[in-house]
Amino acid sequence: MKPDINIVDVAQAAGVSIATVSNVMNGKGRVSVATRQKIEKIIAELGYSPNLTARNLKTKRSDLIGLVVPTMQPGRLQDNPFYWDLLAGVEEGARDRKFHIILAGIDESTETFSFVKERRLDGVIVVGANEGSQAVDRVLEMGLPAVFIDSYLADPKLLQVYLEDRKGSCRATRYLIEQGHRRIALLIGDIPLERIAYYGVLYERWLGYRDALDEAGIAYDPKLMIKLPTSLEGGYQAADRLTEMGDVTAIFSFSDVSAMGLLKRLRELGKGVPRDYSVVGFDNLFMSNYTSPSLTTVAQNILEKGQEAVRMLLDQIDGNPIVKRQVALPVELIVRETTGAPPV
Amino acid sequence: MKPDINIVDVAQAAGVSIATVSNVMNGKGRVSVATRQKIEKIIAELGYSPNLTARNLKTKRSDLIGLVVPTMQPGRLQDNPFYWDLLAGVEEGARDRKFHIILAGIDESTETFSFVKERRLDGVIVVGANEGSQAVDRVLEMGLPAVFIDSYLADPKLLQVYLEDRKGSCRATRYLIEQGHRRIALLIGDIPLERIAYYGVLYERWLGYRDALDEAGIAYDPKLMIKLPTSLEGGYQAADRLTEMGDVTAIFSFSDVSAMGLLKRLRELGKGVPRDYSVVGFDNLFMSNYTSPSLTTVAQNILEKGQEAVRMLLDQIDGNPIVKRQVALPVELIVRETTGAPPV
DNA sequence: TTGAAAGCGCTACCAT
DNA sequence: ATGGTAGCGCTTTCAA
Repeated sequence: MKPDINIVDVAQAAGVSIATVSNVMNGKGRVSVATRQKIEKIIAELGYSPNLTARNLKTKRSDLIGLVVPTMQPGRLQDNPFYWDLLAGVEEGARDRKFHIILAGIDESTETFSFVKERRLDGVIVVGANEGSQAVDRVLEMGLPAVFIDSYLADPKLLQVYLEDRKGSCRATRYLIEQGHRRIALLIGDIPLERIAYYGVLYERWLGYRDALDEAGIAYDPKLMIKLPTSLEGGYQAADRLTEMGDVTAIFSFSDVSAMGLLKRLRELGKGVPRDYSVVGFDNLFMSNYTSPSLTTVAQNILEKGQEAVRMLLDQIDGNPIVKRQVALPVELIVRETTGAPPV
Repeated sequence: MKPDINIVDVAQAAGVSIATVSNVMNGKGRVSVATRQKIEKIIAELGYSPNLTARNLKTKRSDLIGLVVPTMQPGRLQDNPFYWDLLAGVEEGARDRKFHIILAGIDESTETFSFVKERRLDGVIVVGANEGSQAVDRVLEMGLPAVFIDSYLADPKLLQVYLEDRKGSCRATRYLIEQGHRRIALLIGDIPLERIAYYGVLYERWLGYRDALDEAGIAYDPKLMIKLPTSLEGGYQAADRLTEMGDVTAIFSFSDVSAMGLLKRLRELGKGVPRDYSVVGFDNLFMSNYTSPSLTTVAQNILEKGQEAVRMLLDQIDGNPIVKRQVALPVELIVRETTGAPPV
């Protein structure tokens, strides 16, 4: 590590005071063109770069934002190619504005978020916190700029980014109905149905499903709800449940990975898709066009979700006026090969 | 944001000097049990947490490590469910030792790595840098603790983590040969074959393939090398090339995602797997067991790769003696359904 | 066992 | 247009 060169070195080399060097770096104060150029030259020659630690101590900002993802356990996230894009979106947005991302995989239950205070983070982006979770409370009580992704928190003051989940779900269900399906199963996740309202994203999608049913005058049947995780394995197991259901001809799964599990098991069971069952997923992962048959799904732009969140956060940090506190990003039904008319 | 409470506040509340508070926090100096307990009580009551920015300015450490991933372009990484696990491994390892991760998606060509100096990172983990790349040079010239993942750099002093790529590749190829295959295509990536030695991972795997051929006394045929990206789309296109090759009965693809693209297109072309072609991938992604047919592949533990890298880095930062500078993690051939005997 | 005080490198205010 | 200097909150000698 070469001997650190600091602002004093630059000032001496340029024959000016450190205040002037500081002014040049920050574009503050009036500095003559001549001195500015001289200093800039010296900075380049010396390969000087300012010590952000010192600067931050003084300015009380860190130009750092925390990306908080619930329990970064292998098991949980492994099933989410999803998060990577989100991360890329956030990172990219932050980089454009000279911010950096600190990654914090947290353990919901034990985490105190002390690092947020200790590192003087300028703000945080929290992914998938549910109403009443520790994470939300903690963040709020620090009164720190924050944006919540996919969280559906009731408090209207909170900045949030989510999808048109309900609309997307309704559209997917409606499409199945239009194809002639009447008995449509739903893979809703490993939760008790009576508490679904506590699981924002799942709840919205469940509501969308019901919207479509209502439109078509089809009765909602709780027996069609499959309470298994929206994971590969969950989807795999769901296929067995599905085939035991008798009159069901279609299934809407709340994630593409679970839909892939479904496809796998249905094939093993000798069931044709869409001949015997139509299948719809949600996410439009990069590989959803490469399954066989390719997956009909509700597409979201995950990268954009990350970008939008960071944009909102940085605006808040910079004290820009906040136009919209809640942003619902658009979704789109992508019809591919896993859907068709029900068997006669 | 509640008014920041600092070490002075604690000292006053406890009726001691800030030096003593500091000692208590850091377990340094001898402090009487009585004062220690009193101070700890006050700290808890006040909800004080030290300002790491100030601490770092003084100690010249940041307890921050940079995770450097080449060009975080959507296009590139979208195809890598891979990276997420790596990240999880690194984050987890860092967290255990009170370090945090700063994520830096960089643009190989333009990046100056100034943030490394500016933020006084204690070290960096670089993923997938090739010999002679900007990234490597830059990192080295700062003389900063660093670990390179999947980089195959010649300099024996560098800390590196990679796989038993050659061995894994050899084993996979050997398995295909044992099944009776003689003409085995290789999907090696979008690179000129004569420069393959510059692409560490690809080179090693290519060598492994040749090892197996040599063992079996089969001549190496450059015409069997398919120079398409190891991505979904690359695999998809490779299937067309494959079917034009005539006497080829198997293909070994250097990533699972590309193998998935292959499976997709082969099915479209009416080719059976493994009836007409045997297919082997590399990575053992979480979904590789859920393709149809399920994918035979060379498994690596990506999470462990991240953990190992961070362990090596932190040891170096802490000045622990370095036992091994290069670590090759084990791989394992997982035989599933995409491989079998060649058609007669 | 405890405290006083000197910085770490920078920004920003106030002088000049 | 430029410079002197007081901190930001902490760690770490050195003295008491």
